[in-house]
Amino acid sequence: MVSFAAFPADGEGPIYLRIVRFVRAGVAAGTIVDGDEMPSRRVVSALLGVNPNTVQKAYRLLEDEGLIVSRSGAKSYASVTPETVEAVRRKLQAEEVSRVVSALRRSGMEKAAALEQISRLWDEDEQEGGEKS
Amino acid sequence: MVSFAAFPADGEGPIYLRIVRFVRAGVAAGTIVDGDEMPSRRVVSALLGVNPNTVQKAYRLLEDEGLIVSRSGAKSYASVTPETVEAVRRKLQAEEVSRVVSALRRSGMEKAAALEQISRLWDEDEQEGGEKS
DNA sequence: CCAACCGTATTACTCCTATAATACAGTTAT
DNA sequence: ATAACTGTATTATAGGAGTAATACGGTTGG
Repeated sequence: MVSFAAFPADGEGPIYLRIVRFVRAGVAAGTIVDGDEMPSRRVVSALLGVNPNTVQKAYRLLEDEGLIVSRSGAKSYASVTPETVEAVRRKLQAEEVSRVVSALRRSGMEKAAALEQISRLWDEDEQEGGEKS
Repeated sequence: MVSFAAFPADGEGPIYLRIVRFVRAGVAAGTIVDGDEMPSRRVVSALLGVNPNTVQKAYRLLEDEGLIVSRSGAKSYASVTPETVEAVRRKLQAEEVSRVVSALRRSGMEKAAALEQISRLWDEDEQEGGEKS
């Protein structure tokens, strides 16, 4: 049975996305293996103090990713194959990139300029100053 | 007089951010120079077919960046000094891009893969909410 | 069978963002 | 001085995102 006991009390972003990330991390770390029984939507919702539909939203996304399988009326199970693990790894990276892209666009940067600067700064490691203006 | 004639009819994101980007691009490209008279909020709003307050929101951000100066009741002018240009450049490039590069490298991505994903995700920018159905 | 679970669908509420409507106040040229 | 502009503040509206309330129908074990 997949456990949500280690679900972080605080976190960034909407709850349903935090649930998605939590399960993804478990799959990537190997703590969730193929065939593991997922706790029901209602159980997780009670544990997290949210509505079952919020958990359902997360489970739906996880099912879209192929990480869990659900049959109406029955329990849900993890579906962890080499393919899904690789998909999760790619998804985690894609999420990182997505955050980065959003930050860049929010700052008003042009696409071409962003790509150019990233390409130029990629190999320079001592670039991270961290001062503000 | 700064011209909005070349303002792109279509674009992504909210209008007020598109205005901000448009002016920033003009400053970076040198088509907007120091002391240039900015068209009034109402003129720009009529040109773009939006409310004056939408333009005001953009102008406020530009003023926060030091790119324009406004006096209540009087016209607004561009303030393009080496300092403001440098400030924009630092903000848009050094700050964000270096964060991007370090974040992506920390996630173990290859340079080529990162550039490719950024390029592909640039126009989508959806968090991760909904593909499929 | 049937009670107690399960997943799912529909609808509504709340909050936030982008934009608009309106009103107010300052500058400037005549 | 005053008309015609200017910037600014306040409030309202529309839409979307996240979450909740509720109800419905399927599965399963005793």
